[in-house]
Amino acid sequence: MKGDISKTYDPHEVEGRWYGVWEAKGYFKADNRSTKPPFVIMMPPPNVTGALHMGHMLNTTVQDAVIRRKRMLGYNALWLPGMDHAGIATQNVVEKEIAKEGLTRHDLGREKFVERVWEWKQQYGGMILKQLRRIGASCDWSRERFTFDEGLSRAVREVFVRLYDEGLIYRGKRLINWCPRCLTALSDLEVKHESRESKLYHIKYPLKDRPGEFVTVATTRPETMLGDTAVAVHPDDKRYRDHAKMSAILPIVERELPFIQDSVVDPQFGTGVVKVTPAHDPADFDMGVRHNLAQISVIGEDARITVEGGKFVGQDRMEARDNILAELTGLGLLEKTESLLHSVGECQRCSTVVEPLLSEQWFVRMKPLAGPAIAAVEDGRTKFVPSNWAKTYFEWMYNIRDWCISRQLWWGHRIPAWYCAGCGAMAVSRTDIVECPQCRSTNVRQDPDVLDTWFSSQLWPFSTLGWPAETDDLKAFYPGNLLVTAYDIIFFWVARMMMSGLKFMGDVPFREVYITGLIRDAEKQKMSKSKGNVVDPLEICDKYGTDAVRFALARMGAPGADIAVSDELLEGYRAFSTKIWNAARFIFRYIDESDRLATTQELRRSDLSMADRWILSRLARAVETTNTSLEKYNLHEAARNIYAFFWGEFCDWYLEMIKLHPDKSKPALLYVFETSLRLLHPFMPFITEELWQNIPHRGESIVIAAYPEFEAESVDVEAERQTEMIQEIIVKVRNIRAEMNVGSKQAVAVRVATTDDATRALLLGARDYVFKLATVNNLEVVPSLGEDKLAVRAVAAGLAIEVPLAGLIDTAAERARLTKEWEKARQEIQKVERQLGNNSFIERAPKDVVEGIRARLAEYQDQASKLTDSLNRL
RNA sequence: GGGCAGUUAGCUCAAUUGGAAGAGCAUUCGGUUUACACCCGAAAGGUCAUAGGUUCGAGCCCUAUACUGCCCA
Repeated sequence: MKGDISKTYDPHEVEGRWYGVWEAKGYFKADNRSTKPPFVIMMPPPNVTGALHMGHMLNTTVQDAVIRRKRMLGYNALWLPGMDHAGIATQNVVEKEIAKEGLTRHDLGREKFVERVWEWKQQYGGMILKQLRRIGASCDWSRERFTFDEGLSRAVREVFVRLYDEGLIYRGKRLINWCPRCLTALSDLEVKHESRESKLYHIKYPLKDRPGEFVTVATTRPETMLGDTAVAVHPDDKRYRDHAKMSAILPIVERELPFIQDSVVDPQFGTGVVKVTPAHDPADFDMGVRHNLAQISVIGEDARITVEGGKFVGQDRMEARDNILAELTGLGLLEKTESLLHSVGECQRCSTVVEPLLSEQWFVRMKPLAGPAIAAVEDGRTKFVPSNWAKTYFEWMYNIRDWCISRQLWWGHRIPAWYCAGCGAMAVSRTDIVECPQCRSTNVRQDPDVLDTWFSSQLWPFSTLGWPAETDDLKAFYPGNLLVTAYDIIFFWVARMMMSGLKFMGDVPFREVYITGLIRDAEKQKMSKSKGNVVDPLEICDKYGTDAVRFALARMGAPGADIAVSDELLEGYRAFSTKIWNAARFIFRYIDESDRLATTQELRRSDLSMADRWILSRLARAVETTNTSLEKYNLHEAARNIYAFFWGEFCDWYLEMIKLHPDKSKPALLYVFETSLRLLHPFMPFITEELWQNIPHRGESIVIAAYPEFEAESVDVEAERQTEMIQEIIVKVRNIRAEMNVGSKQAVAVRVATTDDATRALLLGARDYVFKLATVNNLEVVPSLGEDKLAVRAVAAGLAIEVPLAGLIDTAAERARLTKEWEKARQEIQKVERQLGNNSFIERAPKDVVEGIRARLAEYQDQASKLTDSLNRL
């Protein structure tokens, strides 16, 4: 590669080369017998149907950066990958697939259909895992799991049976969310509430025994009136005190509806009278239970009116609504219709309006499980990063409701319950039941329903390690350290893992939960297929290079912060990879086969230049801040620090300085570059490996090289002070040149005033740097500046300097320039003097702060007086 | 209705424990300097949303308000 003279980094060729090597070498494999401390991340299993999107890319970048660093630090690092069988999503995909052949799943039958899903999974599923390799994810593929694997399925049954035996799982007829399109029950979480413009209908219900009198109820769902079994008012509502013993007559149906009093009724809403439909509204259901009302289901699973709905039977719920409204109008009972912004429940998967339906389903009693999970976050056994997400978690956990876990699907873990046709007994079992345990009848039938996909994914942190068997993996890798996920599945997944981990493993599943933000487009819009603003991560990796995309995401992704992805952003980090590449090209000019990498000790003992000592010191600090930032999962801060160090200090200053003495600085140059690559590797795995392999290094891969750690002895305050002084002078001279329009090739002379011998020696010793970097051909150090009226003056690093520019000085412009600088200094002086004039500041502020301010005052006063001198001389 | 976040340069975002407001992009000026024009050098650009409060000192802490986004009901 050293022969490669391409000026820009070509990621394609490099990225294709390394992943296979790393995987073949087994670098990503964790060892369950290792004595090294473990560091474990369980990958949130993507859907088997999924393709990589930007959210995955962000998530993967974070996890990979963390795990790669831990691996390099010597941890027994495990990042366990896998996939989720994704019940509804996968079933939908395969149903669409067979629809092309003109078939429905019912044509195939359950067994054949499930076979087709498995076939589909083998052929197309898991594309995403290949894509994860493509972006460098260093997972342990030998431990890849699928929520529908045999082992994980065993865990599901074990959990189901144990919870059932403890009475924490029960079967019951409750009001559940039903998707009439997916034809399955949904949990509360799977219902999205969307605000919609809808209508509020005011309907008059005649009063029984009071001909000609009515109460008016308001509803957004008139079709449910067919199932009304009461009308309700607030107990304190004086308007309806007399109605307590009355009833109303349900129009059309002519059912008698008793008045009930219940404090959930809002007297401010409508007329203060509401219709009560226990079988079709959650609040009404609760009211119905409190007041012993009949539950009449008038809408069925197909969203059509049932026989209970009388003459409307068979009509779709929307069609029935229109017909009922027409009939009410005809009867003169539709008082008015108003517009209303109203929240409507939709199926998360297909956006069909969800129907609250009375149905026999399986539920998990959550309260007893939530308690320990709340406590674990309260006492810090698990921490959220950033911590404010704990509040969201608590909020949900305190108000947790029972979880409907049965789904009327075919793709999923079948509920391990069997019903006996003989004696009607029901049995729940770890193993399949072929004979009724009660009556020995063999006429038993397994519950046709499957479990909510999240029921299996909540077990992920331990089911993947072999639980319920007591495996070596389980002993070595539970509990995990970190979970990285977006905030939209805190309830769905994080909370449930907490509960099941504590319940079945007796410990939290992870110590920390890092919550990422969401990826947005350049206009900060959420990406969605319908908006058409989705960017494909692999496409942008092709365009900008995977390392650049990863670095951009790390750089912008503060914990919890959303990231707007734009071309400008990515271009910036592509430029960074190119910068690294070109720094390497520069280095390649000076190295040959005989070069080797110096150890830190060798380097310290060798004859280092000022620039060398400076960059080694700056490197040490960059290493320190990178590590402390990464320990806090502040990837954005770490990335920023590395970027600033590498580009702003290493490239812009160090490489330019050592062009004066490349051979002398070669050991330090190689050392700093090699360390920088290791520092960068967790963010940019491909380019760092490629370059590292081509410079002197120790070890066979950067993947398993040591991560740089802070060494206080490398900090050289004196070298930093000296170098920064020279740099300030260089910047000031460049500044003067630019302001005075001195041509870039025209060298100038510089005089610096100092009476300090050490400073004088430093300036003269380092003058070649000034010559080279500021295009200077003569540097004089004098006790004080003379009376050269044809020189431009300035203050740099506390020193008065001047650049003689005979014939180039515009006196007026020069006076303006100096006055502006003087004005700046004067303002600072005033500000600081005001502060120092405040007695309570002197008394109460820490001494070092006061001292710092005093020093600053002196500095500015000195600068101002030097500038005044210069002005007077003009 | 309840809760959470955000509001800092033209744009996108930083700012550790309360102690001199920073970067990238864009802009202006100058540069084909032998690693790099995906570059180099220089400059300009800020009422830290608003109003109070705490403090010697507030972008940061407290209270209220406005706007934006999200979550829950």
